[in-house]
Amino acid sequence: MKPFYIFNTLSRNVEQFRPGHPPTVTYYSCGPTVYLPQHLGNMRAYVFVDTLKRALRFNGFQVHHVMNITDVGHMTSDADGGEDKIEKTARAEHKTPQEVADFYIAQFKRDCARLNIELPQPPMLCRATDHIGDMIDLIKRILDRGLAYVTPSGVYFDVEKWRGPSQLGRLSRQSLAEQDAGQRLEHSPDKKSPHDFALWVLNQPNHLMQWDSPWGRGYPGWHIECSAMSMKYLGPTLDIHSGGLDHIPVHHENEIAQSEAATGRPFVRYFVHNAFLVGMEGVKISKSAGKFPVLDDLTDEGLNPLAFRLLCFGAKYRSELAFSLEAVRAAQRNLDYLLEFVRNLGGEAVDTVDDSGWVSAYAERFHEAINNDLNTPQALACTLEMVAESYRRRDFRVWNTLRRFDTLLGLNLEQFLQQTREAIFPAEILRLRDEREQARRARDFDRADQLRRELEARGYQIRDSKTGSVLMPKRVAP
RNA sequence: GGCGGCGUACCCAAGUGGCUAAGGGAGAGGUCUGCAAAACCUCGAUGCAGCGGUUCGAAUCCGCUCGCCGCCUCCA
Repeated sequence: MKPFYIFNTLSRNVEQFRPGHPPTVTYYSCGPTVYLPQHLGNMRAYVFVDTLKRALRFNGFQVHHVMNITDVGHMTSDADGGEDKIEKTARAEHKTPQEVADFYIAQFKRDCARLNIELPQPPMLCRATDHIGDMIDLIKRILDRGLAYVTPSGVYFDVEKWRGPSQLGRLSRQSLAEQDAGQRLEHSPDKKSPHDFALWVLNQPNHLMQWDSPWGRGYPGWHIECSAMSMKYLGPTLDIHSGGLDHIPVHHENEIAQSEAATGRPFVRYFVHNAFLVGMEGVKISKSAGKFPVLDDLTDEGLNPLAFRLLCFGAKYRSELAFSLEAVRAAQRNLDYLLEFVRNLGGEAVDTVDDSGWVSAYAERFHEAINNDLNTPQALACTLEMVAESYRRRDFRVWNTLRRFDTLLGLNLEQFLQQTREAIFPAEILRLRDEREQARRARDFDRADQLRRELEARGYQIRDSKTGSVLMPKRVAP
């Protein structure tokens, strides 16, 4: 078994991955906040989560994955620090917060499905509002240990008491004193230290979403949901916790603090953070200025959602990826190339033959790339090169390896192969095909070309070869 | 003010001390083809923002300069 290496933000190093209880891996990833559509930058993060999960399985691990859905905004303590975003949307759209959340959750799930991102099943895909009780219990435990205190404006985590100030900042490598230098917000006078953060917020009567608690009516603080839900389903110590780079300095720092304060045990073994999708400003597909593109913008352009998935593989998860329509189109070309190859396999008895010997070198390379901190660009290059060599050799005995690659890439190649084999064309289309064949045989090429254009207008493509004409749906998915 | 990151061909991007700097897109030429498509072949950075340094050897390490960005406040 090959060792799997991953960059751990805790050590700022690529480390060999060793879960606490192999082959089980407990994995918690930060999920969506559902008051707006998830834009493509968000979706890149979920493609990354999915890829990490697949990579772990590729290596024989059994992944227990939990993802949260934040359906309550996390406001901190500032009196006028802002409105809960879900509530804001709810007011704007004249809906209840629940309705807003449900709407965007459905959209999120749909987009994930289109990108072939496998989400956990409930309860492992968990909503914050379903776990208020768990959060309250966790806060109680922190209070019992004397590491939090109750004030009129809320329950705060006591950073000073928790093993001293130097502990906070471990992830961001920024001491509290350094953070102070640029403080821009006013702090609640109830806080003992400006770094203390809210576990439970009280006396904010304007908020629509409120729950009873031992300390009074209010709502949970910003970070507590992740601690409560992750530990509820996965235990006090997680093997992996992932999220966006932006979460390092505050959210994850505080999560560590409050979780370890409650349990006295290490919270996370491997923190993994993904970089952003950037360069969206110049992209014309934005429906309005300042609005980030969403998956629908790509499908509107006739692009396959899986092309976006493939685009994500073009850069390492820890590198920013410059987004543009041109880049997605390039990815679409790669996707077409692979699908075309699979289509060509359709006629062969690919499932029943062993792969050729030369293929194993690619399998080796692929696995190594993946295990090297998820080097998807190299894994992708390896895949494309293998296909090219297959064409060159006219030796198509590579399907078992390719399909194995696809358990990682998630491009649905197997499903595509089945569809290709089972493709059923409407009688009308077959009639046009036959008519065109007759025209070709009669060397009436004007008529043949006209019929081809007609087929294309109906979404079908025809390709001539020595062995005959092949009919197929146009490749770009709607 | 602090912390962190980035700058590799027209575009996306891997590579972080040592074979000819992956791969893809776009482009050029060619093979095949009634046409088209697909596929295949060939070409493409003597150079990795700039300057200096360390080293037998650097895109890769160090320093400075220029440019860009993220975070410290909701944010993947």
